[in-house]
Amino acid sequence: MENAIWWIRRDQRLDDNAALLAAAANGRGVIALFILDPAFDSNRGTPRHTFLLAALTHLDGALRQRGSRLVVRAGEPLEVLREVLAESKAAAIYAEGDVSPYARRRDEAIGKQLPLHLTGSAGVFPPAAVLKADGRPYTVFTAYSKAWRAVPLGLPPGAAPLAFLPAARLDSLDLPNTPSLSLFPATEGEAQRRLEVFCAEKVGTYAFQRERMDMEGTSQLSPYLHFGLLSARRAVFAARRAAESAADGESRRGAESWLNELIWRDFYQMILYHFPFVLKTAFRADLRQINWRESEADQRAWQSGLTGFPVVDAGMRQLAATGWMHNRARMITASFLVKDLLINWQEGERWFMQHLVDGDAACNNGGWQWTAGVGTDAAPYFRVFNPRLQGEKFDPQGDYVRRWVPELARVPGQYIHQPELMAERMQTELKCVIGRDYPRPVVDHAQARQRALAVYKAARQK
DNA sequence: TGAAATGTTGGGGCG
DNA sequence: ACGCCCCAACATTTC
Repeated sequence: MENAIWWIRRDQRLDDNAALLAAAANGRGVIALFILDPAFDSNRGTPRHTFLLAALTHLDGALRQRGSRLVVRAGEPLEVLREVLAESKAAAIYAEGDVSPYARRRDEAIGKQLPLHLTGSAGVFPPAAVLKADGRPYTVFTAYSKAWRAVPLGLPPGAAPLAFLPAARLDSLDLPNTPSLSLFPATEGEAQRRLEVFCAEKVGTYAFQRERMDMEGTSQLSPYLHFGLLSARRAVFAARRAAESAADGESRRGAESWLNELIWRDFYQMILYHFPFVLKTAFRADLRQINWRESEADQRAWQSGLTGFPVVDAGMRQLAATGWMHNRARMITASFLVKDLLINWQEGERWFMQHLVDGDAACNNGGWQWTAGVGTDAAPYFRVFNPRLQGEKFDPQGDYVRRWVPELARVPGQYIHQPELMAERMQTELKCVIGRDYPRPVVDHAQARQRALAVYKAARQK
């Protein structure tokens, strides 16, 4: 009987996995392989790396229950694959397609020398599946999403019979014992459980509650989707089912807006595939020469959550503490770095990639370019978030701020988004003296806004 | 997936 | 009772 290698990259699941099914087709025995590529060594110690190791450990456990195991090797993927092919007598390698420039170069090089078959994608549809009538890629989200929704999803995923090879005779590295991040247990079962709970309890109010930083209205599925512990297709089937069975307009709106978020993932994967240069520079050529400020002090204040703007600081500290940040807070903190501090969006992009457990090159880049107003279908450059107003709208009582900025815990709601306006006496009484216990705002927002508008305007006129 | 500036309207105070 | 003014509330325009 023939064997095949299932080369696991970002599809760390047994459920609804096109590459795994392709490997197992025709009764082939499957060798599950993960390669620790030295190209990603710089990720070590990040929440993403921790999540990855925990997920692999769990996947190994799941395979052991089937009498097999996960084979883990470190090294150049081409060399490792060559070795494992020889040792296992496998005839072919199956893997999920990946849109990142590095992965495409790697896979193309390997495909020239080894029988590598790419199938499926980390998104619902691969990047060339939804194109304009003239064959070119969409660059406007609404048009893309309309076309996306018209593409048939295929059959809902079902349980598939899988035969894994007892892989004990293949050498494998022992994974370091890595406990899961407390908020994100890295197991496939946890991903499924979250999906069920979200669809049963949260999706109906998602349209409204996902905006609220003080509530847990989001799906909290992002790391599971990023590493493929949850199939994006399965999530979309769940969203469609929730929309169809919605009891009222509001819950239908909730399911629809969640589906929209899932489509954004595909959109940015598609954008990165067709415009790989976005990882290096702005999508919009007319906004590549912005006269950014360079201020190490301001950048560090932003990174450490010490800007003196409560929602901004809350978001940045939530990120540092948990590896995750509420989506609304991502937009607010990003807008603040780019517009208020006028620091290059690429600095923020890098920081988020280092700290987010769900950090995804395509989505993260898309989000930052959107905020900076330099990307596809981006927010217009003159759209500047006012951190105080955003706080008042999406954290009305200030609970999110108090949770992540403990020195503001005693500040009353009236001042929670502008604590510097408290009378000195009140500051003393609350033991929250501005400039001592909590920083003074690093910029005047109104002035910073004017400065950003002027600098962007100048860049456009060049 | 904004916010500020500017314009318009209409109710009510007041001479 | 009338006209004038003020300004809050809302709408529109502008960045």
